[in-house]
Amino acid sequence: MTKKPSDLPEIEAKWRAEWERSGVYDYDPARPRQETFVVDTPPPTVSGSLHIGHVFSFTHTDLMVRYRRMRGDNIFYPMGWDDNGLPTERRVQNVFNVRCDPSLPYDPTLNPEFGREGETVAVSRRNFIELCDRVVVEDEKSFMDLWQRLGLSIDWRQTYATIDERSRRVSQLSFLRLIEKGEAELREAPTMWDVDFQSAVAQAEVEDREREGAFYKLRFDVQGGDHVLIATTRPELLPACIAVVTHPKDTRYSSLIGGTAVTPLFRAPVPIIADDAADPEKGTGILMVCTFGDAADVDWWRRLGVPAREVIDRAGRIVPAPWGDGQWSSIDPEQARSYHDKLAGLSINQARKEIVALLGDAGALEGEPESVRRPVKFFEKGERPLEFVVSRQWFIKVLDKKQELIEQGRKIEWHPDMFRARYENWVEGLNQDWCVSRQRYFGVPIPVWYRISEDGTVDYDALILPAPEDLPVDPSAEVPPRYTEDQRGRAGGFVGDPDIFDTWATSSLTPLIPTGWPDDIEKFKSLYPTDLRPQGHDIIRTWAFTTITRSYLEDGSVPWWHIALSGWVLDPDRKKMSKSKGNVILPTDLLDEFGSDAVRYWAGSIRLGLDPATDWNVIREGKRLVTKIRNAARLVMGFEGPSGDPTHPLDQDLNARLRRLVQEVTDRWEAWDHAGALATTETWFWQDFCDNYLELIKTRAYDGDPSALGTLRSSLDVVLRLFAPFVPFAAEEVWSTMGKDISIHVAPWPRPDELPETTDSGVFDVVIALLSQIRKSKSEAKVSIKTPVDRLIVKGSPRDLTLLDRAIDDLLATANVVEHEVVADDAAEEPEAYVELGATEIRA
RNA sequence: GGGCGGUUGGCUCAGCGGUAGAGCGCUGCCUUCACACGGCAGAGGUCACUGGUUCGAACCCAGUACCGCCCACCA
Repeated sequence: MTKKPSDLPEIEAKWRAEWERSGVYDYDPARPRQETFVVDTPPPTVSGSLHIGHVFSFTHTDLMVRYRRMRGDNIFYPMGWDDNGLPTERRVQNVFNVRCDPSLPYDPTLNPEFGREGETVAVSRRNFIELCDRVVVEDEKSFMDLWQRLGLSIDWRQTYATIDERSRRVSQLSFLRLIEKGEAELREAPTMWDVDFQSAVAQAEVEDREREGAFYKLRFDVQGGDHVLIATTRPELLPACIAVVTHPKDTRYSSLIGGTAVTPLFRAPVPIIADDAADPEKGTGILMVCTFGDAADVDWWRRLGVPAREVIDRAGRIVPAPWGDGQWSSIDPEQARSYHDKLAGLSINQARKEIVALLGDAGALEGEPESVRRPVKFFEKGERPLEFVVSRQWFIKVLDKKQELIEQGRKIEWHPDMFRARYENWVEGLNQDWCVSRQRYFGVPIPVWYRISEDGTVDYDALILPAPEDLPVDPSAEVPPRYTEDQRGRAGGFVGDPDIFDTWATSSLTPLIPTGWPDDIEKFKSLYPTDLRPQGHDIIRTWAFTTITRSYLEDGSVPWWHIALSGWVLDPDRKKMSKSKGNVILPTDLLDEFGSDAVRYWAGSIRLGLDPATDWNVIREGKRLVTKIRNAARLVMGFEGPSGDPTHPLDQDLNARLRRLVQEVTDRWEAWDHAGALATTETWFWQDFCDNYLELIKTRAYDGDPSALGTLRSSLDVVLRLFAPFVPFAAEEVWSTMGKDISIHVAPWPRPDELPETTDSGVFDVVIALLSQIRKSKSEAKVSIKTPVDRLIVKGSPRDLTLLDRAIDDLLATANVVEHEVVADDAAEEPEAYVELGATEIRA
């Protein structure tokens, strides 16, 4: 057996191929549910970059899976790819330099090259989706390579993609059932909207970012009175102002309540209303309600029951407004129109500057703007602040079942448990139903058509739904039952919903997709609810939440019994890694440099839920451990002679310590503490086994003592299995030299009672205490450890000396003692060694 | 503003009721016959702070201060 680091790639490749060939990771559908361990594997976003965080969290999953497999479980460990959604669209746009224009016709000859230069080309939706399919194949391959190099014990026969036919079918079918139950609804309402992507976004995809802004104090006239100053950071929304709100107990403004204010420039009369939600501390304590600046505006607008004055379009520009007409009432429509004309067509930022100038000129701006930093809502993948735009979107109702969803969460074991609180926190804080429709192209289409009335208007209440057996469907390309294509878009005909689902609307069904729902109910029943959802804690509010929700809505079930949360990997300086900072560590580089086992060791040394800093030292430590295991095994396997039961006290003690270790490590695993399992095993192996035991019994081992040989071999056998989940390549490599006919990864997990029943007599401790003192003497004398001890005098209690007597030969041989004497001392607490080295006498 | 974590030797972390541990780093020694990707030994900590419970607290309780994460309508 060789152990040069340069051999690692070959060794890894050899075992990968062998595992694949022999099918050690295959799921066996014939075995019953109670023997099966089902993983709801996270489907990585394939168009995202390979990240060290992936390696980290997927290793955590694999550790538990390998432990369970060795415990005898039938493992269902599938792999999914999340390929629909924005990341893929973005990548296609960049890679092929194209953009999607749904109005264009399909071009079957279009075949752009990777990395195409030149002008951006507009392509049809169908062409665009074809390109998405192309990049996704490439991306999946690089992930698969990474997983295989890492040694993940996935059953590669169980794979799916969130855009594949089965996923589309499951996603659409589940959604249709929600419509049937009244849990999914089409609503026309103000929704958070990204003006760049031009799509609705869900609450879970929104994040706050601190932005510079300024308070402007606007002077509103009060009818039959003076005027009032209203502070706002968004003066460009002034034309959309529909009311003014103050706190009912704010004495500064109480006399105004019930009255009417008039907006500057546009001269729109708006009611002055009172509401507890108004904060007297903020701004001037009185604010304007606009359609729509934020979620509070939406509430007030609903309560007022007046038509909205929408001034921002879907691309984030100011729209023209018919002042003096309908809801655009103004005391001076002419003036309103002339001001508004100056804003129409401008972007939000331009409009803000312009209106500030206009207000200033009109003398309606009080004082200097006061700069403030405040949180602004952004789409997590977006670059401009979100707006509220009225649009028609599909929602899944969640607000009416917060309590039930919290209850569902309590049926699940969270590892570590503290993340349950984060989940509950999120559910309690929900303030919108889940918007699942997106105005994008690459994703699962919403499987709905709408009837077009005889007058040519779309009747959104008249849904036309596909038959379940026809799923998946693309309503833009396919015709609903009993209609023909020439009725598309015609009066009396139909129109397909042009939108797709939010990526989480499909990802939330990952427990259902690979388990056969609903087509293979036998398979489904044997795999669902699943056992384990592994994921990062950063996506509790999205993936964990939406999955719990969908399972609950589908049949009241929980999707899994356990959820294991892995942390977020930081760079060596505890900073978040990001491409822009240039501190991203590529997992493939890591594997090249240190090997899979060492990288897995690093991941395995970190407990669930912790955000680790990348620590090169720990990875190196893993590499050293691998070397140590190989070398120790080489020594043990090199001894010749038959194995026997442990009859020697040292062997018995070592064996007893190993039995204890097995129990403790197993307990750690059962407590979801892989890091504890690793640390405990490593300490025993390195200290008890290598540094102490192996050195003490070498002489007997070379002499072929069956007690020593038996103990060495069974210890190696057991400890290798304890290490196997962490360092599967090295463990298998060594195991294969031991004449085993099965892979270590399907070998039984060690049990204390598979080892001879011995107890720790204390001989080991006494001998090690003395050996340590002798070593110290030699170290202080600055001589080699093999320097002979001319004379050794041991003082100790009669009890310790009795223990020592049973193993003194091993001690004398190991320490290279020429002559010794044992002196009983009733007062001695610890045994003491007096060492003579040549002419020098040293008391240890 | 609400919630959840953390604060232990230079660094990364373990310990979670009996008066401090590991790895790395540092210092000295050992070319040792499995392993120098090794071994032996050493220096280094009032376990954030303040009270309390206890015979006894890094560990339990209360509070404080920092740090981090999550959430919150952000005029």
